[in-house]
Amino acid sequence: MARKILVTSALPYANGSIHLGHLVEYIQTDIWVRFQKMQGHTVHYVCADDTHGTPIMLRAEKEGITPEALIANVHKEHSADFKEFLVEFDNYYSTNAPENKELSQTIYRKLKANGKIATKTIEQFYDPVKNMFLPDRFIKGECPKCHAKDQYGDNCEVCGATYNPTELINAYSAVSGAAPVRKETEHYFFKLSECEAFLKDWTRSEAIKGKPTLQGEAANKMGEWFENGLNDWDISRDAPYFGFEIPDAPGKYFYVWLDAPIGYMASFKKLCETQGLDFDEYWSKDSETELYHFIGKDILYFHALFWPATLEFSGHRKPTQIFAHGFLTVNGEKMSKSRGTFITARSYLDYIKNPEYLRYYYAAKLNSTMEDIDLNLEDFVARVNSDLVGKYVNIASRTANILNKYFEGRLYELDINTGFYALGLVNVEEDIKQAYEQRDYGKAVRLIMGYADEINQYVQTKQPWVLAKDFESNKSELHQICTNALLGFYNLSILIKPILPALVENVEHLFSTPDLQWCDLGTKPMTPVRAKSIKEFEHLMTRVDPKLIEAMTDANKENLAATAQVSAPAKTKAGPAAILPEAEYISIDDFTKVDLRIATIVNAEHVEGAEKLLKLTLDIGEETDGQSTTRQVFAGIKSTYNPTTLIGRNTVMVANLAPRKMKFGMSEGMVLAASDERGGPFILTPDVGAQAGMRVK
RNA sequence: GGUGAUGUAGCUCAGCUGGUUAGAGCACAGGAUUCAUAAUCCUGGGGUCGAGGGUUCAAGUCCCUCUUUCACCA
Repeated sequence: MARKILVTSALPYANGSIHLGHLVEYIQTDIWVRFQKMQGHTVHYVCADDTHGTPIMLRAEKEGITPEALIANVHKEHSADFKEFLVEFDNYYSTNAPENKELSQTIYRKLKANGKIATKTIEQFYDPVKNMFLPDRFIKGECPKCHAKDQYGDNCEVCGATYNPTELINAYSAVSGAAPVRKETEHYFFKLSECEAFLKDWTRSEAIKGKPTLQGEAANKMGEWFENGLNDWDISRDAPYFGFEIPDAPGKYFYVWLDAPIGYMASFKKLCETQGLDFDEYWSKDSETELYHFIGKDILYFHALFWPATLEFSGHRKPTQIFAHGFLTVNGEKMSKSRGTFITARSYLDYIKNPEYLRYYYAAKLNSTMEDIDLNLEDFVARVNSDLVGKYVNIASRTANILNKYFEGRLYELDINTGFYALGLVNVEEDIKQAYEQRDYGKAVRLIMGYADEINQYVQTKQPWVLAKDFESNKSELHQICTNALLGFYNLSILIKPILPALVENVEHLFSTPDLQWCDLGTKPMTPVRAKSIKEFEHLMTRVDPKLIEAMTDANKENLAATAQVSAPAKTKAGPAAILPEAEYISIDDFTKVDLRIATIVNAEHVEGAEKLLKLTLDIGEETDGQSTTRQVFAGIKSTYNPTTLIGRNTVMVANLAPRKMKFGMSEGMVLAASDERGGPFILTPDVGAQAGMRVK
């Protein structure tokens, strides 16, 4: 029976580029959607940019554009990235859309009518210069435990301590540098504490028998939250805030996390308008359709508590299931800008080009749990090259030419009762289907590749190249063998189509069988085979060159300076950095002449009469007669930095630059900073752990 | 600190409700083959299944303690 299914992926924040970590989820979801569509079900896959909140507002301001312009740019960039990775949304929308505003306000009114909204006066940090309330992450200061400078308001990146922003020493606003003051304000709350009974039940429920709403691990996780007791959820923010105003509450806006999941509905609503679908059929309380949210485990809290409660008490249906996945690590470690493993979607496309390598690799690693998955770059190359090129594509490559050469590409007319070419697939087809359905793509891939092995063994034992030597007497047998192998390849292509849609489109072209569906699998007797002949064989996939991987990670290391700053404008295109002609290479010895050191900025101040300069006092761990000494450096970074925000930061300086007398005094070195027409200068920040005086090499 | 997860061959991972000498792919070694953009096939080496204790006729699989890595919470 055909199912009606609505699927979502989490909304990416419109404040940055899509990277390989994001793509785990979109690829995971896209494979599932394509699989379901191939089964003949009605599936709608929607998503959107998450566009509201303080970070977007501030970034737009910094770039001198409106938030609307910023999110329009990002929307364009995100859409292009997804499209090239073959992530096929039925609608990719924005949370800053009229449908979302209306839905958010309607839902809010219903929650209010149901007595689920309360107001409470709370005290928050306020930036007196900027005249705005500050989220915790925009307050920085000295860690109360280890006294590391420039730590965020919630925890210390150096010693790992957690605390409240009130505990920071010398707190300052990351926006203006001013000392924040505490100020009272009235906030709106969603009374989540009253939803406990409902949620306890819901998180352990099964909307469809055998399909638990949450994965076991996720339900356990939620159990922890219940033990601590649920707090009411603060859903308002004060102006200025980029978002939707709360009805009948001037100057109050919905917190971004209130309208973000409603963005799923809004995106679908837009789709309904363009395709004439019935919105209520999918969202009304008694809906019989299925609703699935794919998310990362980090936002389980929002999707398994706030979101179902919001839906329940505003008179809507709840999700059928929530699928949380783990994080991506690269080479076993967190993605790291300094190791060059913080790779954007665009950068991957620029260097590796073929998105299906990554789709395949992710599929091979994914299962239905929340475990993290690792992108091991060496393994990536080996896996793609041997599985896809060596095994799968090779089957067509080794038999298609024979069929073309001796039989003008016509496939032998097999007895459809035998389904001979299906070999052992008959036994595992159902398992493969189940594996896809349950998001255990790793298992699906193992089974599919097992079938590919079987076909290669078949060709090996039948030795068609030997038969071809005496073509006239072996004609029929040769024809059958090649046909069996090619139809096996055809079956493989159907099985792997959700993962490799573009490659399989070429296979469809090869066999002149467009739009292959699951039911085209020739595993059952009497299945009519649509494939009758093949066209001229063209190579379907080339191998990944490991050098490209290296070039990509190197390039991402080089971009470090430009991307590390939050305020750096989005790169329009992360093209490879221009490579110098060989004659201009420098030797390692040339490089080591430059003595680069980690320097702690112990003081920074304006210079009277200087337009661009700041006077920095730098500690690079030098001592004279047991007394530690510092360096004085004049740096032309006044345009981007407020001196007070620099104090305590670590950066990188050239320690052996000849001292130079300047109008304002001696400059005893130089700090490194990056800039071009896109902005800057931005000084460098070493990774956590680097200490003043360490040599950079 | 608390909680949840995780630790299986060099690498990436399978191992269902405990049951014969622990598996796959890649990598490595030897052989076969030459249709295929060196792909394919066969054979082989390689693991005290994180450590220690316990339950059991029997534990990678259950229980306890410790430990690795990751995440979440306070």
